[in-house]
Amino acid sequence: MPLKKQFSGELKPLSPYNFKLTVSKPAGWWWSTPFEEFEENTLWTVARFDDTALGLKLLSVGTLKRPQIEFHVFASKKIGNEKKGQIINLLERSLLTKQDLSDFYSLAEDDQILKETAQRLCGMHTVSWPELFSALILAVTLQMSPMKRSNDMMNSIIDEFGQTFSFDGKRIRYWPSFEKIASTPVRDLERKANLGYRAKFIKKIAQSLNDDFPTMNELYMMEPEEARKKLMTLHGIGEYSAELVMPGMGFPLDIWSAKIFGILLNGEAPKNPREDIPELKSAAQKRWGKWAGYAFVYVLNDLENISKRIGKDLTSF
DNA sequence: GCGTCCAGGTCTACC
DNA sequence: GGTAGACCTGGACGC
Repeated sequence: MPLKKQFSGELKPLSPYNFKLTVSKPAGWWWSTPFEEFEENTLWTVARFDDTALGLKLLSVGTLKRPQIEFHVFASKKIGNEKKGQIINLLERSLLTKQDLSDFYSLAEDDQILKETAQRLCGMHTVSWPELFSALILAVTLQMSPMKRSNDMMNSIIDEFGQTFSFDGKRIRYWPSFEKIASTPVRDLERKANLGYRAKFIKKIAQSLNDDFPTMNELYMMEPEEARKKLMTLHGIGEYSAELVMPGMGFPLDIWSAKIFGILLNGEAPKNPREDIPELKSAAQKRWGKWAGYAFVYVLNDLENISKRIGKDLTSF
């Protein structure tokens, strides 16, 4: 579907802010869709606001200490002034431009695990997914599955049920809406996207969002604990998935990351990682407090360097 | 080639 | 409230 330019503007994030590290993380995670494109200092992507798909061209035109982001918004129909303001809020929330990281960097200065990593990735902000449903699909497809299959499932969902949007000379594939999946038979999700038992989860989540559930923006306005509990009322969303999806990211330990944090916090990989998750989360909370989510994202995006520093390979789990 | 195990969890039934 | 067992699928591994 072709999208036309509707409006442009600029954001001035709090310093330090590294646009590239924030939207295109070293570990490979995307900002909004796995098919977005990043070149030089520019991101072409798609996000959805209400029922409107938005093509987004985001350019970093500033520096780490004087950050500035130029944005161009593309859509299939005219956008009113009120909605423009809401879209700018969506960008500020998802890019975390108003988040002051000075307390995190002060904490990291005296923390042996974070010290070098925080310096190396200075200005990287954590994850705040633009759209709730796509983040929930990611969380569900990561459950009980090797990464290859998770990626295959996500790609199939986008191929079979999503849409492609054209703007600014780019063609970007994007996630289906929850309305679309709510009206798709479970059998189609199972067969076309190879989702297995997760098909029922995704269908039920889509139905819940279709009925009455807070938007990502509304979750962002809640206290983190309230947002986490609300997410866990969705069928198929447990503690891990809720913490992966919640605005600003919780501390979503799974088998893989439990092995890594087991080594970093206790000196050795846990023998039973799944059983040790509660204890590791508690240790992380005690050590990093409200910045545990940032510690999580910084560590997992710097595994190669941390491995060299501690003399243990954290990249092979 | 075949059987078993297990993976970037969650739900349900049962105690 | 605590906890086995089931759940799709497919790659890795042992035999």
